[in-house]
Amino acid sequence: MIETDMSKLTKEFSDIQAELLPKVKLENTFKKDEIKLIAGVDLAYWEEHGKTFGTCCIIVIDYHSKEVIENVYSYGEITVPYIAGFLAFRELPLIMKAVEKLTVEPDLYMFDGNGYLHYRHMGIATHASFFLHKPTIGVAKSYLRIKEVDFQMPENQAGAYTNIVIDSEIYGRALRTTKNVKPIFVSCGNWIDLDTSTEMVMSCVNKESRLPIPVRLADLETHRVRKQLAHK
DNA sequence: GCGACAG
DNA sequence: ATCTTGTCGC
Repeated sequence: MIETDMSKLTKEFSDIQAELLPKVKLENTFKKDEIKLIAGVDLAYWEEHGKTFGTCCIIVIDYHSKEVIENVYSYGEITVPYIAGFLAFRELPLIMKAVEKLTVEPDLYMFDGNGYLHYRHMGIATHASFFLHKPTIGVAKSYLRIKEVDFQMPENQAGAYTNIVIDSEIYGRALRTTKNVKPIFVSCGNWIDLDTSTEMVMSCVNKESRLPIPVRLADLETHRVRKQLAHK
């Protein structure tokens, strides 16, 4: 029974992903020098009374000064299970709830998770773009293996990368943002190309973390908010 | 049945 | 994602 529920769900979800796919454009729909605000999105979870709750934090920084411009969050019960390949369906509700609280309009969103680097090219960064109506980039900390294709380890030098090619198509890139640290996995979300995505990610990295600042700060913030909300 | 499996 | 201390290294 739980078995059939799950296959119904994945069928329904993959149909939605297939509908969105033709609308993806891996080209810049903006001018790079017009980028001012970059948002980072992340979530944290906890259990309470046998239910799963989550909080979504969005940090907006100024691309040039790296100063934090805005910091908002949302929280609530999480009802959709985690299924690899369908992360957006689980996290999008709280993400949009947090987006509604923004008073500024980010020019670009970075996500903790993949975009085009996905079984059906519909990772959370790509999926979310259709609700945000803004360019998005996927930034994952671990590799999602597709069609048994492994990634090639980039050189141990900041900025080094290798493309992840599957069936002659570039899905994304393993990017070494910092020397002596594991690479991260960058892919286009939507309305941006891979070179620009890589450039944006590299411009947001500092010595403190291998992740771009907006995503890193959002991650830290979710932990702080969880402490404030959980067990109450 | 077994292994894989973003967050 | 989350449960968790110390510990090796720059």
